[in-house]
Amino acid sequence: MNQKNPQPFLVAIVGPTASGKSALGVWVAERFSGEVVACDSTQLYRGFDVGTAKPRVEERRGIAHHLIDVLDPNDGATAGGYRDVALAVLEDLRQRERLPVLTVGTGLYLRALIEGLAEIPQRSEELRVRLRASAEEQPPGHLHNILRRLDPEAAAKIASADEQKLIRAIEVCLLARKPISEVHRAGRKPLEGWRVLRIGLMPPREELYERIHARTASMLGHGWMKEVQDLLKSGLSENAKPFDFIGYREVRAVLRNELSLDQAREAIQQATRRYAKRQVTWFRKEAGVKWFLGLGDDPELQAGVLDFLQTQGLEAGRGARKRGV
RNA sequence: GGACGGGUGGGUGAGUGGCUAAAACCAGCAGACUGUAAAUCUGCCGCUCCUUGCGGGCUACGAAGGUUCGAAUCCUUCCCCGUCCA
Repeated sequence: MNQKNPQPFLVAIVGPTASGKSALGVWVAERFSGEVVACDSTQLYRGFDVGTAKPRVEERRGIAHHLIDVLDPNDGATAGGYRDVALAVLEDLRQRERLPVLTVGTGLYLRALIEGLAEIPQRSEELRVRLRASAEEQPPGHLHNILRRLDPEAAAKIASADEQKLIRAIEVCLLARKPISEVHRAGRKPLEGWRVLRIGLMPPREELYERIHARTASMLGHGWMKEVQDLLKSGLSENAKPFDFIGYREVRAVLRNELSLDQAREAIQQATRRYAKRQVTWFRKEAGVKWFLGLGDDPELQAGVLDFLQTQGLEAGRGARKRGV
């Protein structure tokens, strides 16, 4: 990259679920010769459409969408795996001079992509099984004790009740044969070759919650139940990872008559609200985000986004093509 | 009209003389998180004051009185709600 050939832009839209990221993503892509790249751990899976709020064909308005429906429900998504496929997509868009517009629901995945991950061992199921088993036999705090021995620094940062994180930390220490804190200190490999513009959607809490409630009701009324029914009928294991996503458990309970539709709806709305709050917490500390305090489908907000992108140097109608001018 | 049961903090709901500003859960708020992340985990949560201390003051368990060193907890009356009997 030199002055005559500046780095292409990449737009990342972050925000809580139901804040209108998909709508804004398509809108931006339409104006800057872009393509949408989903950054969402759930939309990766094929077959789980309604409950994960994948943009429907008519909502995509002819804009290409990437990293949706790329995993089999029996596969397991990981931050590192996402990074790998996303890098390939970005390279493709660079070649074709299209503006990547990331719609980001999963903050960890965005960070993995932009800031990179440490050179770190992948998960080992065998090791995890063993650790989990020993944790059950031993008194509480056992895993924490193990980690404290392997890496006191990491142990100090993880609550002793947080089994999931403790297991990962221990796993890394054992496989890497050195403390995970040391592995982390060795650094990440950040994304290079792109000018990243971050746009954040932060609707007033009340408005967001209303959206969540309405969307949940609408999903339940528009095929979510049938989707789950069909997935189960297709022979997919009930243990497939995507069935753990918000709402799928409740929908299955309704199908088994263990829960009324009303109860399910309320439970799903509640879980979604909590999820949105966690996303907000994560995104709030994301650096370099230009925040917009509303919903992504609001024309006034969209005009503000357009204005912002243009002042950053993006040219309407040309997008990534700007380079090489 | 009579017989029971019940009225607790934003909600559900424990608590039946001091360890109770009151369990637990929900809601709410805030936060952590480098390979399960729609996951996992943590803190706060009546009001208020400051010298921020396992500190002080005030208010609080339907209402009003009373018993007691001390009451959400016991007594009296009243007001509500539910169920049953008339």
